[in-house]
Amino acid sequence: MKNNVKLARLQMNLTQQQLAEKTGITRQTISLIEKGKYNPSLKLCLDICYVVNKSLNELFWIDKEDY
Amino acid sequence: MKNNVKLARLQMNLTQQQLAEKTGITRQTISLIEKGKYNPSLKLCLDICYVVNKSLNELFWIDKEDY
DNA sequence: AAATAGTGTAACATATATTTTACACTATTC
DNA sequence: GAATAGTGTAAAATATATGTTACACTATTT
Repeated sequence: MKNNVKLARLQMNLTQQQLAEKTGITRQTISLIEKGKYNPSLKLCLDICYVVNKSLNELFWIDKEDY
Repeated sequence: MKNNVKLARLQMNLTQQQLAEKTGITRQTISLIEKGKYNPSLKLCLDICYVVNKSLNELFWIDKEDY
């Protein structure tokens, strides 16, 4: 479950801890999402999108071929 | 959890049952997603996107204000 | 009026996401 | 070299998504 969360977070100059607080998600969960080890819920995806000012496509889209 | 799955499905002339078969998701789950009663996983969202040829943004984006 | 297609939904079981708590590891700083 | 910040991750508990089975309802068709 590859994504661009880490890149977007760094662009916002946020630590995992800070992103966790702003999203209401656990730091551990964010770490796992960034490492691609999770299949997050749409709600979590949107929560992250809002904080880092990116769209679902920008953060979570995966081309069919790479899926 | 509002979305545009039903619209996209009808545009493809698919019944819930047919979409279920093509995505490998249960018809019941698709029904609940369409009714906005679920918080689907990213994987399910992508599975649906691929079948109806729409992006995550097109099917599942929700503006922060409407969230 | 029975039969069928399409959909909504409820109950229960199961899988899995998410949290909680905790520890390890690598820099960096004092 | 202790202290701290940032991150990865493991185990257990909990919440919730998803599947399974089943039934109800409407509309359409025969």
